[in-house]
Amino acid sequence: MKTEVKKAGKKDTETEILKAAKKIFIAKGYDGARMQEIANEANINKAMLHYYFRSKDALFGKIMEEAVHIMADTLIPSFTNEGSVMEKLERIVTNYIDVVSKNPHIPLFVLSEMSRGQALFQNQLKSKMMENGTMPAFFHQIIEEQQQGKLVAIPPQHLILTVMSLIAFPFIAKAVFIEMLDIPEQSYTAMMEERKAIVMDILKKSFLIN
Amino acid sequence: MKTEVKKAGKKDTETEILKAAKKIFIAKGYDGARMQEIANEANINKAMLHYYFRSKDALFGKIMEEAVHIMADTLIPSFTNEGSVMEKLERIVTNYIDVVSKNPHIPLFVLSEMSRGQALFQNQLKSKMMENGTMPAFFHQIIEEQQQGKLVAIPPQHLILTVMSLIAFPFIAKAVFIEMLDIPEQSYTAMMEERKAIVMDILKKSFLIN
DNA sequence: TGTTAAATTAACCAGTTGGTTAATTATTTT
DNA sequence: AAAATAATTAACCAACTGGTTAATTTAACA
Repeated sequence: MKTEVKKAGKKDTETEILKAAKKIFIAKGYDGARMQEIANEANINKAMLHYYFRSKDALFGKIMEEAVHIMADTLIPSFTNEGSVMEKLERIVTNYIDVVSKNPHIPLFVLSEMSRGQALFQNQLKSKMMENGTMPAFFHQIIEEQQQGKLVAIPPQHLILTVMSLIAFPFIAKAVFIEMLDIPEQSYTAMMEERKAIVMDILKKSFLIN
Repeated sequence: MKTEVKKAGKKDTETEILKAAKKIFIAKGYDGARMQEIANEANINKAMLHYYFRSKDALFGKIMEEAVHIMADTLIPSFTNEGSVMEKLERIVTNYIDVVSKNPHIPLFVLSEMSRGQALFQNQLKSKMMENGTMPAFFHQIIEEQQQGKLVAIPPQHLILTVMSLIAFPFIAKAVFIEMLDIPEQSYTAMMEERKAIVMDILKKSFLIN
């Protein structure tokens, strides 16, 4: 039973298209991206894009799906694995900064395209984070530790929002920030690495009791 | 000397166009916005857009300029007025959240359009923040207070980045966040108001010595 | 009031865009 | 090797886009 012996170029072309589409869509957004430009980037005929992925919408959907996938699959294990709230936060901060450092354009891409548009992808992300009751369980754990006097009594959604702010925003504002403060690209990367410790320091000082 | 006695509809039409353009550009971005849609929104003929503002680029430039203007003019006085670093931060946090609460789409709009593109607007923002040496002076004040043992010794750019993260991100991620956590629009507005105190609490616990 | 200038419009235009099609080439299958 | 199927392409197309133009309406002015 040969399940994956595709015809010659097939898998290769498909992968090449996705690679090109990812680059162009993330750089220019859905509206700014041109099917012809994606085809050029992938060194194929424009008709192939439709042959493999029916429409611009469908192709974009695939890219968005992947981006959400990368984010969700990085964060969810950090939430679900054992440990105290602060231990989980430490894993979230570390993993998120690591993954996003390799895909620095994803956060702004996901947020701007999601805010613009179709509830489709929003629901996708939502179900990813809610499935298995990941988030509700984490909320519950926060409240529990607050009642045990381990954590400062702050609404859980504010805590989550704070953590996300501290780790995501630096990547979202990167372009503007390095321009405004004349920071060279390279040293910004270093800043992101330093950021792990700084963020954890902030979180502990702000939310940990003792 | 009558400087501003324009012919009848003039000022009105111009204002109406800017209002419509602001709405459409912010909702759909430069690439997603259509001149025809802006004209419809303003209840005028499409040719009027070009009559008053030459081109889509020029019209967009005006909107972007205004957005940057709103942000800069809110923040700069907070930096330049007298007071300690923490007092200045308190004004920044309060003013920023107040202004952006009235224009909740501006941060994501500015960041995504700036990241996408022309260094034009980046330089605009940069010069706004750098003129009169606003930022350098604030950096200097931070370092001074750190040497006096009043503030934790953290690189000033990390401190700024942290403050901006805490106040800007909640608006940038609003759409995704309220969808993911099923928070009603209204209570998110309330959250932003609570946020002023929460952010100040975080900043003081994290950066203030004593 | 009649002349001049500004404001507004409908119709138009050339270039672009996502998408299709019919024909050609490459690859399996028998 | 021939038939069948899949991959690939060039040419094409209708809809749309930003922008223009020539004509008309409205307002200012002397």
